[in-house]
Amino acid sequence: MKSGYQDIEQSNAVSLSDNVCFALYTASNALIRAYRPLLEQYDLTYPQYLVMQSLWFESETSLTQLSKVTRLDMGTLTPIVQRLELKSLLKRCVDVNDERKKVISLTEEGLSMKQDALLLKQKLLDKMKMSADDIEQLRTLCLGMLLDLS
Amino acid sequence: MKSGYQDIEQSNAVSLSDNVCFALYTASNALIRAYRPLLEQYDLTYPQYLVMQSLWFESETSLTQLSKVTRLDMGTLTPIVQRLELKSLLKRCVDVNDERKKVISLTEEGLSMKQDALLLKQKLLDKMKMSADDIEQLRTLCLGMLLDLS
DNA sequence: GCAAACTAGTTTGCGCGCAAACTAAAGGCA
DNA sequence: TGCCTTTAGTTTGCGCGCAAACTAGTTTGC
Repeated sequence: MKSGYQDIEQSNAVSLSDNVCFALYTASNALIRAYRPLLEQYDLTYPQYLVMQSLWFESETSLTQLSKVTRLDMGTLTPIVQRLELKSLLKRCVDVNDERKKVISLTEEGLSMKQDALLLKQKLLDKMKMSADDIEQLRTLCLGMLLDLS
Repeated sequence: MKSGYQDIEQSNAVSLSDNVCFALYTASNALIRAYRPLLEQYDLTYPQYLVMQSLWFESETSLTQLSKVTRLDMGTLTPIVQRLELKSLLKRCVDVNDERKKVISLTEEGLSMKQDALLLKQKLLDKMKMSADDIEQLRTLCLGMLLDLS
């Protein structure tokens, strides 16, 4: 009787840690906090780093495409991309075929960070005791939940 | 050769989803977004709901204690608790033994939400196809990573 | 060919999340 | 007692995250 077990287990939580949502929320905050000092040398926040990674993978894109890839709202992305433009890491041009669109592309400076900055993830993982298998499983479960919720 | 495998796998990510951090960050955002419509009827945000849950588990506490339990910064908590006080869900009194401290406690109104609002989690989980085992494992792995990072 | 519907992106408003600076009470300790 | 350090909580500043309202191109349907 799986559902019976589920009821007992999940309605009698006695601490916040008994909730998946809290665990996920807190781990995510902690991970971004852990990234902060590493990203500081590149003067990037984690969401900005996400956008940069998207561009390192696909060097020319649109805001809408970026929104799909990063799963961030357009209203969230606009100011992030604007800040990256101010730092001269990318440029935004109007698309000649569709003047509503913006072509977002890396500058030389933005591209030059790629090699170094992509290693940050490994640097962070190296600090953790968690096994590679557990990390991989965590990643998979998160993506599964994401699929479930969207 | 685990570490060799690790190197190959983790430095050659070709999409954002290949990163644990992105998966965690995105799943957490999605989960909080999914909570939003459920919490709307109680006029609570997710972080506010976290504080309320803490108080339902432990009806009288201090800001410092709340910060430990929720793992949120004091600078984050102060305005959250202030907003909950404005909504008359809790009250803050100066501790008579230590005038730096505030005694934070539920009002009648705050307590009366407990039964209903604690069921929200189940309501959310019911909408997901993910198995109870997977959810439990996700929770455990998140707490493991949290421990690793703190 | 043109109004209506749609799409791409921006702006606004609000609530976090957190570092850093600050206020003020409490606890050592000479 | 007076001074120094520690602790509890608040404030400020900045960057998200996102809903909602808005602007301005583009496509559709008649």
